[in-house]
Amino acid sequence: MASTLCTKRDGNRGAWTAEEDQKLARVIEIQGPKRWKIVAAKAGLNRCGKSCRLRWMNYLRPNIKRGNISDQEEDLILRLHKLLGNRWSLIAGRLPGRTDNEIKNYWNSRLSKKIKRKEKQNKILRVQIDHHRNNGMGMGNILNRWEEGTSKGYENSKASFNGDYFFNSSREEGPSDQEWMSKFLEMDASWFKILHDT
DNA sequence: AATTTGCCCAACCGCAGACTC
DNA sequence: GGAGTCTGCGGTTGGGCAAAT
Repeated sequence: MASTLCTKRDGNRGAWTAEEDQKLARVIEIQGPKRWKIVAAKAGLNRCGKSCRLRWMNYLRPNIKRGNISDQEEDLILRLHKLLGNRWSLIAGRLPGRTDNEIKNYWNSRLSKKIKRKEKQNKILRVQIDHHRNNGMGMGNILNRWEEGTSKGYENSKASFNGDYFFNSSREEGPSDQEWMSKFLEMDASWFKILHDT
């Protein structure tokens, strides 16, 4: 299956200018965000359709939020990534105004490092727990609980996860953002608590 | 002051599923 | 039904900038 070519031969590359943005926005206003090859041609831009689509989706689209990802948003990204992995478009779909590209960048530049640090801390903590246990220091139930929680939290959350409900591809047929958020939050917070508390 | 390093983010690339003819 | 095209996705790259040396 051949993909739409979008190569150096297709012309202009690199950062978009304000003038290009205006031209693109004007055409999309008239014919809507579809048939990107035609949009690119009509806008008179030396860009391929794919490039135009990306610019629209990540920058020009109305209601785009840019920068300043809040703590709540970060929490949600962490939770969703734990459940879904690198399915950025699904994650972005549950963060109004955020794009998959922005979330992916945010993850790669900040959160992945944050998680690595947490994992490192957990490793150290685990070694300390083993040490205490082996020396009969009786840290008791608390430590055992912590350990159980760490190892089982994620599996539990997966087991109770209803993918059809949460990620119906049609947003119209799926739950509203508010419903979705409250269901999601009540679903299972255990692994997330572990991530933050340890 | 000049250079290096690291971070952030916009944009590009290749792939694959969906769609059209 | 099959070939060609369009669209959307996730991974990667590279330029700009600020901080560190």
